[in-house]
Amino acid sequence: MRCIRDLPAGTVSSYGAIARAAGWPGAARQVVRVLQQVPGLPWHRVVGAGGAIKLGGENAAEQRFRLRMEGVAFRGARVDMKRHEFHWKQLSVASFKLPVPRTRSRRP
DNA sequence: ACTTTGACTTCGG
DNA sequence: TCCGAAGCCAAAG
Repeated sequence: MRCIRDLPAGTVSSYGAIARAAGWPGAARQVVRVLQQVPGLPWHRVVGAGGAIKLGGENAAEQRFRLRMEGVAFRGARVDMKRHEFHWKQLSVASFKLPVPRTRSRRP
């Protein structure tokens, strides 16, 4: 869950990827539970494999909104992973000063 | 103890 | 690309 906490703004990661990064391969669902139990985590930066929003109704809209606020671009209904997926390999150093994409766009 | 249920993944058609 | 099935893990019923 430290992994989730350190997810930089403007990036996203998938449940499964986080699980692997944390050393629990295949425990995507447990990541979900952590997100629900532990308040204060950047839950909106966690998406399904391939960048799909996995929440329902209002919450999905909320997540999209928050991500867009951080400059995350969408390709159709899912996040543009090519650009915003977080690469856990480089976690060790000052990686959380990652370039926050300035692709931001305003919409009514 | 057994079955159901998710904010999931991956693979094959 | 878009489903459906099969895997998977832990908590709830």
